[in-house]
Amino acid sequence: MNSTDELLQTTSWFPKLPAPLREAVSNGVRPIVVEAGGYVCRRGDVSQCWFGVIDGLVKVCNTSIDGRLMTFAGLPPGAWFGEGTVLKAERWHYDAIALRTSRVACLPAALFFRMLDESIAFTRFMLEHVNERLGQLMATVQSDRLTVPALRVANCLLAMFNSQLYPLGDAEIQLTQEEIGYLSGVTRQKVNIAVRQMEALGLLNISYGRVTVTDLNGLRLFAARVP
DNA sequence: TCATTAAATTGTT
DNA sequence: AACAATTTAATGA
Repeated sequence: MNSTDELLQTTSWFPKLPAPLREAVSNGVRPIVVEAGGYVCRRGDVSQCWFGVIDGLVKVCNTSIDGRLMTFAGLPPGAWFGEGTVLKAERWHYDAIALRTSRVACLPAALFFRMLDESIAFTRFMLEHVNERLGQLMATVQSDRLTVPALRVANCLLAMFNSQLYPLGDAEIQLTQEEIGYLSGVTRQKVNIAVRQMEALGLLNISYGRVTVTDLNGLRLFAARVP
């Protein structure tokens, strides 16, 4: 994907906006380029925009006092994020960092609120979007409390490919096994065993610093397996 | 472009 | 948690 317009066209809500608002959004969205390792937004910043990933991969994470990474979500192209912070006009609780050089569309908060006020289609999208997030959170809580490490890792990887939240996601994640560990609450050693087990099952390929899912449906079945 | 070195990541204990 | 092996990235000839 290479433009904000293209990104907007992939959404369910943009084509349904009233014409004047569509025009305003089209003109008001500004794309930014974030180099690999750069910040889309930082914890503590006042939220100004709702973000949509055009290209690349962005992770939402925190760095703890001792320097450890805690990743909450990976955001592939097509993902929109930050609505929670915009809605509450708060400061960011997390960092958003580009894992690869990425382009991100910034939609100013004023336009975001105007869409909520003026478009039922957008409001409905937002309701479904938040509902999907909640569903994913529930799946993660359940997975974390009930299942063995390998299934938690599988769930964590699946979360990256949620087609509802991230309609355009490809099958590659640039995350180290260490980061997957922090993301799924499993030690690096267990992650290592889990990903190699899944590779042996033909569900994914692992290479230096990245995981490529080759059988998404197979991974779903694997994650749903009763321990 | 290639070789050397440092840093990051992985595999193992 | 610690260690060794491997891979990548950076550096300079």
